[in-house]
Amino acid sequence: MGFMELLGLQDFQGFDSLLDGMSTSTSIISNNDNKNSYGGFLEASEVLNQVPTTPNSSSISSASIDEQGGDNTNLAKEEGEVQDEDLKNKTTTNKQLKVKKANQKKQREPRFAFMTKSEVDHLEDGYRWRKYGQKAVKNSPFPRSYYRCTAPACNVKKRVERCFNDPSTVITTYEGQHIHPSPAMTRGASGGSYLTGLLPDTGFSRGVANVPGMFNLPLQMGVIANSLSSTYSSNINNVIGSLPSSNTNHIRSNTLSNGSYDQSSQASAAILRDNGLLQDIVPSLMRVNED
DNA sequence: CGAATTTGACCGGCGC
DNA sequence: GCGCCGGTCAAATTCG
Repeated sequence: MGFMELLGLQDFQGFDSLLDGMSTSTSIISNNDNKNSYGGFLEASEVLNQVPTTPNSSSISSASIDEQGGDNTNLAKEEGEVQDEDLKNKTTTNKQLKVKKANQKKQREPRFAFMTKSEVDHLEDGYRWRKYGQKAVKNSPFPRSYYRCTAPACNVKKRVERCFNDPSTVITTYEGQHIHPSPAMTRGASGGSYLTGLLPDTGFSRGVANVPGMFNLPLQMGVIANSLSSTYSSNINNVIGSLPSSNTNHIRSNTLSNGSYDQSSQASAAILRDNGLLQDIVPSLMRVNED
């Protein structure tokens, strides 16, 4: 809990539920090669996490980037235009517009998915979301919920569903990029310190790992691909596989071959001591000794 | 009473 | 062409 306490982040309403009971060292690995990256920032990132199990708390277990669907060979060039088109459809609510849209190849925003140990489906992340749909997921007893950012003109979406083979795990998929600061950050400047306010352009949020819609979660993450659904598992594999060898040495996984994941804090500490990745994303002034 | 959620209908993409 | 499926819409309902 070291650097979070230093920053007073325990006051951050948005992340309270996320951080409670967690140790908070974080690592994000980014790819230096920016070509074809999302918005010119993010090629791929891996966030490592060690997961304590605390009732009523949540913690991120793994993350993956789904860039245009992985094996999708679409063009993926003009994100802005896509958003405008979606907005038009939304505001006019004219179904004939959709017919018009049929000519254009539908383009997907890059996605970022991560898994979270949580008892609640919808995790606070500092932004405000409006639920606009819910669908049953095939081969899963748990539904998938669809959320959209409530900020005007912001087209970020996210999907939330429970992992069917690990009901305690929530899979959250963000799609798009916020065009506005976090509401949490704008109203929390004086009291507690909101994470998104502290790390607006540190590279954590934009330069190093501009995770679409993910807003600088300073959380420990780890890959637990064995417990992922096949879809997300393959996504993670794609991400890791796409990293150039110069970056693969930054990847640390606490995945265990037997399908469970290591939840000992020792493993987390070992990871941090081992690779010191925290310094890659958190300015030195924000870091304190974990001890 | 406005905002948020629920939920069935609808749409487009895709495989057969 | 048809059916399945993921995703979205929007009216109805609930919530604060």
